[in-house]
Amino acid sequence: MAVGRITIEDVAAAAGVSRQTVTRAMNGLPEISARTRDHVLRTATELGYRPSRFASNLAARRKARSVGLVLGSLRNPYYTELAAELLDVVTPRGWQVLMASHEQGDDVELVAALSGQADAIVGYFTGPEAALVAAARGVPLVQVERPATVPGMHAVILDFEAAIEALLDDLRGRGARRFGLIESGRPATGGYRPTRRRRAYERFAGPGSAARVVVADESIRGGADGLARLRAEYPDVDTVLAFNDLMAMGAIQRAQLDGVAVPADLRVVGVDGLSLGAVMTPPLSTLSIDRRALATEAADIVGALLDRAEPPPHPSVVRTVTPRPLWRESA
Amino acid sequence: MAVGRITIEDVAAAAGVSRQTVTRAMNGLPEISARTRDHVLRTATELGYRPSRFASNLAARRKARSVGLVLGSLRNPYYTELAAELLDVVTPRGWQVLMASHEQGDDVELVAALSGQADAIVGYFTGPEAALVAAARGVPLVQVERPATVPGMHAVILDFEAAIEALLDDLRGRGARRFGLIESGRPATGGYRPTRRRRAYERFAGPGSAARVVVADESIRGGADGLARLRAEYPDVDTVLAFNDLMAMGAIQRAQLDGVAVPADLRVVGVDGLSLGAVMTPPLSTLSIDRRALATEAADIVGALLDRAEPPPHPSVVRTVTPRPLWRESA
DNA sequence: TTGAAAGCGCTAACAC
DNA sequence: GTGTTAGCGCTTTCAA
Repeated sequence: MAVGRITIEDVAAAAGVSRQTVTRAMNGLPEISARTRDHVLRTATELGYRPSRFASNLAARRKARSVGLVLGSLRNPYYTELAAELLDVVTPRGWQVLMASHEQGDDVELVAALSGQADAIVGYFTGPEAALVAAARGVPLVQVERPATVPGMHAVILDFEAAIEALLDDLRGRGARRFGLIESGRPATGGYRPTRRRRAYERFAGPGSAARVVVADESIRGGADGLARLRAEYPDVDTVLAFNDLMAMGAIQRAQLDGVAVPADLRVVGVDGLSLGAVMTPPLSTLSIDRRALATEAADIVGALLDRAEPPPHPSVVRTVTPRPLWRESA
Repeated sequence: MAVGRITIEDVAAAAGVSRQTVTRAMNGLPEISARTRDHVLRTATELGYRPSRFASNLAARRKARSVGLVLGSLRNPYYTELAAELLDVVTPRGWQVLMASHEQGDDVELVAALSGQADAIVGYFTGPEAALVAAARGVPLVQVERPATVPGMHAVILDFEAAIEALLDDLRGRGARRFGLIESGRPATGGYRPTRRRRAYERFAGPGSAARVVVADESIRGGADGLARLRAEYPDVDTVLAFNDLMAMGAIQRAQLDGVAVPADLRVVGVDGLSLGAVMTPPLSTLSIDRRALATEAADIVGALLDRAEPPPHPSVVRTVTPRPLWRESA
């Protein structure tokens, strides 16, 4: 019997109608009698017919659209809250979202895989832009946090320079004198490179601050470890900035275990603005990244790129979102 | 000039070669001289050529595969940890994952939208199975938690009957006498229906327990509110089961604010087994759902369905995962 | 190494 | 209401 895939042709033959009639039945089009539609639908399920999404999208006037989203991890609420925002923003436009995370492979591999299924790819990238663009095979890329420097790459920049400068100023106003940083470092990967957040910290946190940095895993546990090491080396630090909220939460926990009161003895500030931080004790002060704005900007860039009439290459589109301090009680 | 889309034909013409040669260049195939490949690639980027994923997947021998994943929310770590596990499991098989959440629309709408882009759809559904299967248009569905009762629907059941019975027994062994439940209810939706977890609780929690139930929002805040109401109505409850870990965390927080010691004065247990629960104070005891097993079972079902040679309909495939108590310190 | 022809499975426009 | 004819844009034979 049927060896390969069951096509519209098979259904048409079995039902004794034309292909077009099958299409009409499957897609609920009006120009068909209820009787034949039911008949066709029935034989379709009997045969186990499943329309080819590739064929229908190729032939149809309006094609399905989808955006790839590349995140650092689905186990960090920052990324998943960003995904939630992006879903909120693009679903009304009828776009689908394809997920990928760095836990599954490096940038370039992920982009190569997504480029076959997505019309645009948004996300966090760390690899060289030229390689990413090449892997994208013409699919536009929008990278978060880093500026775009090659054609085909666009960006939503997170301005941590300005944000961290402002944050440190505010902290000084609250009595902070000696800052320390718990920085993120991928342990196994080997090739550690200072993050943009670290560079901004070192630039604005005052004399000696560049030394008061420990590198830890990007997790609650990592933050706890980081704080222990930081305090062991620099007991007189009075204010700790953590790379992200998860690490800050770990740091607070560790401080409390060690009998250090937060914020009385030690101020702790995270980065991200997770809603989770509000329900900790004490509630976490943080440099909040407006994820809704981020998602909206990214979607706008993608929308503009996809709807553009003229053929590419388009000049890189760049938007900026500036994180803002969100004062709760840990600093 | 070029009004519509730029096709392989345009590139071929501009480069002065045949379509086939463009394909060879774009896909890095061997039978082409480095010289012509570079030339073709260059003109492709000049023209801004982007291969149609629908056309290439239609023509190519091996087609891209993707799984749709329908979750309750991307703002609840349970769902995002499940997504992370599914990504871990399916990426090695070369599948992509399309995300959708109930926050974006009802079941049937989501399935209808995904069915145009996915080869199978896995997830949490609440709508009528027949409507879901119809909306899927032949795309196989795997539902989590609920058993499958119609052809085209498959399932990974979470056996809360057995799990909650065992949990309550263990709790009695730990001294629990009067149970209360903080149940999940979608507030705005109106149509509240008892969850499977509630029904299992009512069946096994002993006389009077069916009354000691409050319905709250599926969030930390909801759990806090729920606990306040439960204690107001039933001050003598000594053990609270929450619908999920997030709600349990809120309940613990609220209890502590009210001067109730956990677990000394009140035992609190959640459901899910979030890793986050381990870093709370006290660490959260919970009925843990093995998300990796869940993801693996779902992927296996999908894999079996997609690779099956015979034409459908296939009988419903059903697997079961039984949650297990994870004792930490809150109960 | 390159090109020409023949589909992949479907929808759109038009006939009937 | 229903069938017929053309494509959609690409990859795959197979010849040259």
